[in-house]
Amino acid sequence: MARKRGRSRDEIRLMVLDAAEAIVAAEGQAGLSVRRIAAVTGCTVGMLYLVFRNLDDLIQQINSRTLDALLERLQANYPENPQDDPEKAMKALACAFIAYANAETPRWSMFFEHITAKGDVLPEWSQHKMTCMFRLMETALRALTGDEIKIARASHALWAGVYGICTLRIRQRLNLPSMQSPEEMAGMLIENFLRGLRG
Amino acid sequence: MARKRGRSRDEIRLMVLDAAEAIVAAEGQAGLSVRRIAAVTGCTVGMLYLVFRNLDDLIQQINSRTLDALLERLQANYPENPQDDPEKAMKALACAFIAYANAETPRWSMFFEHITAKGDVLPEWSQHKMTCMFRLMETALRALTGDEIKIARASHALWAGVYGICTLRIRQRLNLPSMQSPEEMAGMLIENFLRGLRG
DNA sequence: ACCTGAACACCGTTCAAGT
DNA sequence: ACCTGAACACCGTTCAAGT
Repeated sequence: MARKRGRSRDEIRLMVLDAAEAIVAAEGQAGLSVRRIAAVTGCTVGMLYLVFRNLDDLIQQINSRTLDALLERLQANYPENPQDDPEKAMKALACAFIAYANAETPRWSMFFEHITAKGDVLPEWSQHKMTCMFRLMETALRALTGDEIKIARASHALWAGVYGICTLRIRQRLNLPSMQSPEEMAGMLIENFLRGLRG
Repeated sequence: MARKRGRSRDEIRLMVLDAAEAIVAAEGQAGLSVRRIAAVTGCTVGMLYLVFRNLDDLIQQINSRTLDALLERLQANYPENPQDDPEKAMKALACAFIAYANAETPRWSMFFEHITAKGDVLPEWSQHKMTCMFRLMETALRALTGDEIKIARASHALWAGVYGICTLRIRQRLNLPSMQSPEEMAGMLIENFLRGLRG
């Protein structure tokens, strides 16, 4: 067991992740470096490489926690009976998503934009949590049609749409027209898309 | 006039931008560095700082050319009479957008993801070119309604939607369901949204 | 056995010194 | 007047040397 002032390797891992998240929250991903983490936590750089494979691994572990937090927010804002009003359920998810992006912009961006060394495939745990999010949408959409393919495609298209609104807004690549807030824009996208889907 | 083997400052500027674009195309934004550009072009680092304010400025100038190329592609795929079939026109733009993102992924990503030092506001020339792109969409959408606010909002929502599909696909954050291609997914988003918009 | 931190190969940016 | 490139303050990662 690696130790430092009596701490187990896993205790160090959690302490480092907390410190790293604080740096990201304060200065964005650009401010995050192993040397800065070492300075802030009192670890040596060597110790960090004993606990994490490399900086990429450390970031992926932060991203795992980010995804947990995001999923929790979505679940907390999910209506009791989503099938009673699928449009309302989808809008609630979109608003929770946008609220999280606004509240935790740097870590939200890091999750979506971090490019893992090679292949760029999300780790398995991440894929699983994403599936949980899509399940929330799909449950609501099942009130509209029994066609599972249509449901899967609709949930993915709307997810991508709301993400696009969010990220372009945060990166200032989208002049919101006519004083429209991202929530209103996402709401309009959902309304019209679902109206079109119903026929 | 700054000179290097008889070249004017502006000739150096163009040579450097070409070399930098080649590096980005081959290795992505991560492979781009002042020192590497200096090595490839035979410039000194000092010379680069005489021609460009800093690396950020250099990247913004590449992004300007990227936006030109993207706009050209969109215009080239724009139908003669967009108002005859606005859905077809919007799908053509979406497909051209996706095709460019696939063909020139690194510089396409660099344009959308580069965070400028402070404020993160797009330069004026960039804003203008974006306006041209939105104009293409808005011209087509005017066949559906006379409400200019509705048109502006629809074009922005669909632009964000198609961008979201593109970027999540490239970053592997979106498992395309049921063998759906990004073009099909964008097409489906447009179809349903416009059907919903018509009433 | 476990941990350290100097060493290596990079980075963006500046500005004293040269021509 | 114009250009150079060493110097500065950083980076991620490794591994010989210490305890």
